[in-house]
Amino acid sequence: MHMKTGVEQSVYAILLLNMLPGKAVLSGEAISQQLNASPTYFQKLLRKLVSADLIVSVPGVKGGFRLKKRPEDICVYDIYLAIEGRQSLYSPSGILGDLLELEKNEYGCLLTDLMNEAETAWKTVMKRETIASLAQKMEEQRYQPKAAELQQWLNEKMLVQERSGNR
Amino acid sequence: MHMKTGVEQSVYAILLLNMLPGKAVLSGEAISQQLNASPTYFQKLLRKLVSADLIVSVPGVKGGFRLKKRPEDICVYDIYLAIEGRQSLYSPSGILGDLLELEKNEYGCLLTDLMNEAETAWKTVMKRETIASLAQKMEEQRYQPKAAELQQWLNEKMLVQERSGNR
DNA sequence: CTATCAAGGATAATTATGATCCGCGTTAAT
DNA sequence: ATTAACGCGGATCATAATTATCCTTGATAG
Repeated sequence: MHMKTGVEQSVYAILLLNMLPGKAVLSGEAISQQLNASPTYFQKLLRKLVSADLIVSVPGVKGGFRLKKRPEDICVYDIYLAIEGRQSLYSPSGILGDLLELEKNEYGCLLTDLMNEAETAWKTVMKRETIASLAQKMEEQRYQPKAAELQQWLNEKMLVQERSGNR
Repeated sequence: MHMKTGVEQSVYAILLLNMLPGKAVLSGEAISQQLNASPTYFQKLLRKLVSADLIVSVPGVKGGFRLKKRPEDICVYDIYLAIEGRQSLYSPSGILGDLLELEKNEYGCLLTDLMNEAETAWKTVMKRETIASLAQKMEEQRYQPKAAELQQWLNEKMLVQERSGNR
């Protein structure tokens, strides 16, 4: 039982996108490269984030991805949900039914309520932190030395449509 | 990301053992049969419960398994821990380090604290419910009709050492 | 002694997850 | 218009986690 690594990767991808100025976008390949992850698979992850309305994609030559919401309106849970989906951590397997030969769905499972509560508690914590607060933490921590370098990289890799003001 | 089915199965196995009188035991095969699960695999699960000191095993001819603790001293979390192990739901993959070229373990990951909190919240809920409280719920719910039948089955399958007072 | 039970290692089958490939539609630049 | 860069999405493969089986050993009641 382990959370998909895609969740963490997605968080960082979104943090990257959050550093983009204005209407600029970043290509899927550039992102996966910076995070050194598999480019093709990362594209799939990004797709899920698009479906979840967290980011938008623009096709075509200077295309890429950009945030759809403000950073304070994206929480870690949103990203978790986008990647992991709605299925819950626990789902009863109907053993109790076998055990006591209940009518179908008469009650289901002794653990369901408890597990749902547990999962809700887990999700609640993940709703507290947002991309905005994470970005702030990133700045606060003495990550400064390389931050400028990262910003430089962004300037090189980002793509801007309409007007050619980059690079 | 899904909890192992073994956790649920183990809970029910322990609920069964909880219905045993005195020093009686139930064989691994009988248990797995009642829960209709794979016998050989179930043996492995039971082994983990033994290692976690939740149940005891007795080898030999009339051997089997029996609770080691009182039902009110076994909580769902104990069983979860026995089966799933100590590894946490989330572990950072070091992406941030790549991103900012940090010294090793200088901070690790922006998400670690949050995720640990979330996991703690999840576990806390699982600590609330015990085998005793689950057993009570089982009785309360209108499961009565088949309960007697189950008890009958137990009487047939349970094994008692020293003195032959069963069957 | 023997039949029955758990212990535990090795290994196979199944499923979930991560990753790749390729053809398609869209769009900026030439 | 043509071309090259990009996201889209389906099919497929690879790797890892989980579930299940097999078989040998050791313990013990009868």
